[in-house]
Amino acid sequence: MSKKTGRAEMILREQGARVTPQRVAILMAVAATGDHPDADSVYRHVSREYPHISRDTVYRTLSMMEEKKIIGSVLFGGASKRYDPNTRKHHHLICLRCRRINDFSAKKFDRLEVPSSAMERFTAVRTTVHVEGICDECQDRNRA
Amino acid sequence: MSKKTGRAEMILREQGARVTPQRVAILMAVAATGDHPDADSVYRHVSREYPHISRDTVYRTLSMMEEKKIIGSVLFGGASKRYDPNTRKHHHLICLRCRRINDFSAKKFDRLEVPSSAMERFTAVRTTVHVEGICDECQDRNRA
DNA sequence: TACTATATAAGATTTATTCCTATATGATGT
DNA sequence: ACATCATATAGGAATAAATCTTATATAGTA
Repeated sequence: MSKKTGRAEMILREQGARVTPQRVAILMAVAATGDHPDADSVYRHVSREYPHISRDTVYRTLSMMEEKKIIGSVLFGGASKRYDPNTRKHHHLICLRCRRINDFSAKKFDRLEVPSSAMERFTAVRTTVHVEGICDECQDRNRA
Repeated sequence: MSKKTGRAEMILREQGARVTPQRVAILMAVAATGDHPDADSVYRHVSREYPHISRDTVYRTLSMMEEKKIIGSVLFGGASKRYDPNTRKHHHLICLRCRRINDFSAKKFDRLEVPSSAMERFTAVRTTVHVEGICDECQDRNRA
């Protein structure tokens, strides 16, 4: 057991998740990219070590790790894109399981000033606050 | 020309977009839902009036209207989901065309307090600021 | 009214994700 | 160490979402 796999195991255990070699490899693969990999790129990376791993395992594991905050995500994919007729300033509460979206308003969020260094070479269309998590209905559904 | 189609036409013209009956119908369909419809639901709605409209037209038109800020979106879909190994507090700059994601940090965004009324019945996994727009590379690519 | 760049329809194709079912395995108690 | 069993996995099929291709049509403009 290398230092790195040991650390991955620890993280999984801390979150009450079973430790499997696949999960350890997936977690290390995500961490290995300094970027924002998609599931397939994680799959290809892990495949080198586990040629028989299935895509389903990768997808399931990534979702699980996201919900346990072991990793993050950027909310692309996973469902059809959702449009929004509301052009007034507002923000979103998003359930990661059922994808329900609730709007909320908060004046103090309406003029967030992004550091100008970040905005070089970029034309913003909008700046919003995303609260991502699990709605109570989904939480309850799992308990049942 | 009803009042509503007139308003939709005006909005399109203001943004320098050609006015076609399909675009007017799509814009009205999005506005008609008080919700966050996906492209297929817009397609089904518009199909009632234009039984021969193609999905491609709906997808193209929605993206166009999003870039011109005629409507918004919630960044689901449109590509594969992207994961993020960085578990420190940070925020994202996202290109709506090429999906490149850049991280940025800003202390003042790290403790945003969402109004508690919005957070009833919801367990947040994370709260972040999204800056969505078009990166310069994509902007330039189009000019060429 | 004619022209031309742009938009559209139709359907095929590609890409992303999830589902299904049989098998395997990690964690737990003995 | 061993049996148990809830949970995880592989493999591949199925579904869903988005995009591409090509021929045709049309909005804006001269």
